[in-house]
This record gives sequence, C-alpha cells and structure tokens, in this order.
Amino acid sequence: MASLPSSVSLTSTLKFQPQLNRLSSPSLPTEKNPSIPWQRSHINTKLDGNSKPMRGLEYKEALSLIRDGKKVEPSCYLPLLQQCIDKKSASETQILHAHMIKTGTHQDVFVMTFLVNVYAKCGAVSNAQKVLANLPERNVVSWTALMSGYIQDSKPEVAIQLFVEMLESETFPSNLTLAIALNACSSLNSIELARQFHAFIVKYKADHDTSIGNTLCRLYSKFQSLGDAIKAFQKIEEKDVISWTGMMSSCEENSRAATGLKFFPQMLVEGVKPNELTLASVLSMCNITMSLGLGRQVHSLCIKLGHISNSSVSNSIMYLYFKCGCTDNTENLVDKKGPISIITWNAMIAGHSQAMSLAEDDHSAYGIGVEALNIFLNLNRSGIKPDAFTLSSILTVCRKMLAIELGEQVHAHTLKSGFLSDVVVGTALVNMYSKCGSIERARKAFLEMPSRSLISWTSMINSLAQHGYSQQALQLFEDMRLAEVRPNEITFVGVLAACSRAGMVKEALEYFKMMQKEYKFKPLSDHYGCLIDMFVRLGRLDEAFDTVKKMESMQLEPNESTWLLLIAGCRNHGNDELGLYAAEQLLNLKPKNTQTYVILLNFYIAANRWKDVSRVRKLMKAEKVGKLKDWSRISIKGKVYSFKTSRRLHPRNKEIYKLLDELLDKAKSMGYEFDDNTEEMGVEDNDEDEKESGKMVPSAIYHSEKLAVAFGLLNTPNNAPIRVTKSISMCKDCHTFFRAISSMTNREIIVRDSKKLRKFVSGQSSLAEFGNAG
DNA sequence: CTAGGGTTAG
Repeated sequence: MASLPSSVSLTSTLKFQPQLNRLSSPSLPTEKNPSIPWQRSHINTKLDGNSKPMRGLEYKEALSLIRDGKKVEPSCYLPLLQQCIDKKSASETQILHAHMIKTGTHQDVFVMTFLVNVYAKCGAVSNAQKVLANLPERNVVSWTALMSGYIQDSKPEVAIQLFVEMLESETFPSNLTLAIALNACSSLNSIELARQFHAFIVKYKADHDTSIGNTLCRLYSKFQSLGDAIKAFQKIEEKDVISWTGMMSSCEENSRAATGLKFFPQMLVEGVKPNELTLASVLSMCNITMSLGLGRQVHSLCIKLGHISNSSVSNSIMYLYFKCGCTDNTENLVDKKGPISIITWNAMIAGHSQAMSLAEDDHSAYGIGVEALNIFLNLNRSGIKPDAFTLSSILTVCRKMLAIELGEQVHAHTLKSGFLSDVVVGTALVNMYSKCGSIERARKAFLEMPSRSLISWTSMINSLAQHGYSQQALQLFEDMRLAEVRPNEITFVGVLAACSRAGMVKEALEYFKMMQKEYKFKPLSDHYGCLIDMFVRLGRLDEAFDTVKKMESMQLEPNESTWLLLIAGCRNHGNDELGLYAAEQLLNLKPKNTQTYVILLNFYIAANRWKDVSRVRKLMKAEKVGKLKDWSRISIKGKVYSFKTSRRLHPRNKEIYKLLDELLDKAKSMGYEFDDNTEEMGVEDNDEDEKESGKMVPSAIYHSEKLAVAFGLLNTPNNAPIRVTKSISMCKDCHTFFRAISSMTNREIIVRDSKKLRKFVSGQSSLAEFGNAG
C-alpha cells in the first residue's frame, strides 16, 4: 500500500486557475472516502465482481418487474444500467431513473452514483449533474464519472473545474480521475497544465502506476516531447503490453521509428507478450526504417503467436517485403478465402512503387513499375474499385516510369471514378505531369484542384522551379502565403531553386534568411545545395566554396550532390585546383562508385592531364569498378524499344541509320557542326572488338538517344511528340543535333536523361532539372 | 481511463 503524505498542498502543485490557490487540502482517506487513490483498480466505475452481466433470464425478469412498476432490489438496476451504457441510450436511462424515483431507490447512494456514470457515458451530462446535485454525498466515483462525461461532451475545461471542486470538497482523486484529468489537458492542448498535473502525480508517487504512466507517456508524445514520454515510461513499475506498445507508438508519432524499434527486443526480454496492436506498430516502424531483417523475425513471431491472420499485420508484412524488393514469401500473406481487400491491393501497388526507388538501375526500376501496372490491371479485372490510395500510388508509378500516356489514362480513370477532387490524387497528378515534362498540364491539374494542401503547393512551386519558371514559382510562393498555408522546409527548397535557376542572388539570400528568421527552419543540405548551385552557375566559385564551408560549420556534412555541383562549376569555369579538391572529396565519400570515377576522369580529360587519366583508369580496373549501362528507350503504342550506342540490334536498323545520316547531312547544310565529345561516358563496352582496338569513347554520331529518336520519327504520326528516356546523361552534341532535328522535322522531341528533361521545339530547347526528388 | 494500427502526394 502506498503511504500518503500527512498533508496535501495543492497550491504548490496545481496552478491552473487562480481559485486553485485558495484550495484547502484534501483530507486523508476517511470512511466517506476510503480509497487509497492510486492503488490500481481499487475504484472502478465499471461494475465489480457481484454484478457480472446478468444471464438473459434474470435480466428479463428484472426488466419485466420494472416495467410492471414493481419495486425491485437496488442491485437489479445495475445490469440494466450497464445495458444503457452499452447502447449509449440516455432515454432508456431516463425511464429507469423515473422508476427509481417512484420506488424509492433514488435513496441508494451506490446505485445513484452509478447512474451519474451512466448518464455521463450516454452523453447526458446535464442529467448526470442533476443526479449528482441531489446525492446526499459525493464520492470519487461520481466526481470522476461526471468529469468523464464533460470530456466526452467536449468540455474539458469543465472537467478540470470539477477536479478542482472535487479537491475542495476534500475528495481524493483516484488513478482513473487523474487519467481523465490528463486527457482533459490533452483536449485543451495545454502542456503547462499537464505538467502541473504531472507534478501533482509525482508528489503522491502515482507516476509508478501503470495506467497513469501509460497516459502520461502518450500525453507527452502528443505534445511532441518524446524525452518526457520516455521518462514517464521508465517510471512505470510494472510495464504492461500497453506501456510498451504506447512507448513505441510515441516514438513513431515523433518520427523516431528507429528509436521505437529498440524497445521491442527489451519488451520481449522482460517477458511481455506482444499483441496484435504491438506487432502492427512494430511492423509499421519496420516499414518506415526499411528494416527487412527485423521484419522477417517479426513475421515468424506473428506466425508463432497466431496473429498472421490479422489483416493489418499481414498487409504490413507484405508491404515491407514488396518495398524492399523481396517478392518471395508474399504469396502466403494474401488471404485466399475471400476477395482480396482494396487495402491489400494498395499495399502491393505502393510496395512496388517504393521498390522502384531502390532499384539498382533504371532498367530494373522500369521492370518493377511494369509489375505494379500489372497488379493494377488485375485489380480492375477483379471488379474491386480502386480508391484514392490506389490512384495516387499508380500515378506515382507513372511518374517514376516517365509514362505520361499511362498517366493520362489514369487521369481519365480518376475523373470517371470521382477521385479527381481528392487532394492527394490531385497532387500526384501535378507531379506526374511535371516529371513527365508537361509543366502546362501540371499547372492545369493544380488549378483544377478543389483544395490544395501544403504538399500540393510545394509540388507546384518545385515543379515550376525545375522547369525554369522562376518568376512563376516565386509568385506562387507568395500566393501560397496569401492563402495562409504555412510553407515547410521543402517549399523553401523550391523557392531557393527558383532563385538559383534565375541567378537571383539577392532574393535567394533574402528567402534563406526568411526561412530561418520568420519560419525558424534550420537550413538543410538541400538549401545550401541551391545556393551553391546558384553561385556555380554564375561562375562565382569562391562564394560557392564559401557556402560549402558555411555548411560544414553548421554541422552539415557536404554530400554527394554538393561536390558534384562544385565539380561541374569548376569544369565549366576552369578552376582546376578547386575542382580536383571536390573530386577527391567525392571519391572519399563514394569510393568504388562508377559515377564518381567518370566525373574524375572527365575532369582530367578536360584539363588535358593524361597521366592522371591513365592513373584513374588503372585504379578503376584494379578496384573492379563497373561501367554504367547506357541505353535509350522509346515507348510506342505501349511497346518499349531499347537502343544502344552504335549497335545494330533492331531489325529496322538500316532504315534508322539511313535516316540519321540524312538528317545529319541536312543539319550540317544548315550550319550544325558535329562535335564528337572527348567526354568519357564510362559506359559499358559495346563489344570485344571495340575493347581490343582500345577505342574508349564511342562516336557520338550514333549515340543511343539519336537511334531512339530516329526510330520514333519513323514509327509515329507526323505531328506526334517523340519521348525518349536515357539511362545516363545526354551529351552536348545530341542536344544541338536534336534542336536542329526539331526544326527540320517540325516535331516536338522530349528527352529525359538521368538528370534533366529536355524539350526541343522548332529549334529551341528548354530544360527541366531534377534534384534528388526527381 | 491506457489502445490507433494495414495502403496515397512533395
């Protein structure tokens, strides 16, 4: 038994309202109020042992006696009142209440106390209040019931007021009362008040109690104070499954899934058995952190504990396997007895969509995308209707596959099924169109949205910035602020990118400042990246490098893209010393990476440092660094055709090469000059002969994208745009050549390579550049 | 009273 302090002073602990300061101290347990408040389950508003749910017959008997207006034992009302709670029926409660008054039962304090509880739980707080007012004495149960009622009635402040009155009337709160009071703090969104209650709780050593501790933990989590949540959790003497599950959920809510997962093995070690909710929570965190290994173990645990048939659990596991690209083991997870639920379908599609980002290269990502589309087709064949989750996921798949035609079909589907008004679907459409090269349709989709979220605005701002529409991006940012939508860090990435593309140094620095001063956002690597990019574009390399140093001083490690930006700038503006430094940093950061070596090589080639070129090549050989795969692809009528530089794989290659040669001649006559790059593409060798001859750089005349475009010209209608995707960066010559072709053939040519999207219309080109989000 | 639980957009 917990010992109680000899006197209780609330004035030092609870300072919510001025009147609290006038409180007298509640007295110690008395006959009137005999409970030791923080003993768990000592007081319970539910019926205790002798009033288990009545058997049908007894219940009916009691009911008929009451209907007949006969007097019954007070305890007969209890199961009937319990029924009223279950049904949440205030009117039936009133009928019973009237009967009690008629038969004199309203003198029974115990039954009437319970009646307060019933009214409160049925949402009839005023009735509860009246009953309480007529009671000769109040106890902790009736006070607590009333508080609970007011919370349900969305009047937490009244509940707090009642708590104060309760103390004034020298009634001690039970652990349940305290838990309810804490919930009132939660509803009032007042962490200050919660801390006062917490102090009160600590003072009476109730923080060791399981229910109280659980409640405190969740409360602090809600107030985004995870440290306090963990402290509250640690104070709990007997941590039950709810404590552990709550602690882990709290971590998840506060974006600390990895921390949350650490509690799981501890829980098992302490011998607490996880239930379905625990497992669902753990799996959800596995999904966030992509913990496949742990996920597998949890999977077998779920089977062992018999929870695998729980659909939340099995869908979570399936999602994990798919998103980690691990497609075995998934068959058994689908319940084959009934129709597959839409959530299961969605988990499969979303899993594939996520897996695309992890794929080794674009080619395998494309394959996973095709899988996702097949699942979508099967879903439609099964007769189940796709929902907003399905459509937004599948639009993301289209975005990642750069499949604008498919995206258009899904768009039509969306319109037909009425999900176009869904904000997430609308945002997915904006991004799909933007990434597939159509900023016009992205903008149209954005304007047609009935409502826009922070992410919608951010997507549109970033899209405009990526397509080089800096002014429009900044204007939209101002519109967003006028619409009173609060931007976040990623919005500012778009804003700074817009400034960077347009060389607006002054504005960029202003927004950078605004972000920190007005919005209290700490700059991220991406924000610095935009500034570095801006200085690099302007050839202000010193300032670019200063920005890198500034970034380091802010404890932000420069990343791959930081160094890549610097290297590109140094190559364009001939700063060998800084460029080499950056290249070496990159090599430290990503050793054995093909891209890194190619960059290093190109740097030396451009600087005519041939000794270094051969040194790096030897190093690549010694370290067995792989080569990049180069191919270009074009999709015509749903079929995909792949091309490789200088290869003659396609059955119609004669026509293709003939057309290319013709176009080349014609372009030359119009002033185009072929520029065979000395640039090392680091691509895989086309065949053994070429390797033998030592020809390291295949001629740009027949680069794979040229072959693909020629094939497109041959096989699509005269006015159709030609869309080609390429696995690595496109070279300068192809760029100039496509400008010429677009004017000669009067065709729109769109090429998406690993970094940029280029659009060629009537001899002009426009560029969309995608950062990491692309 | 503590316990929500599968799947969507930057």
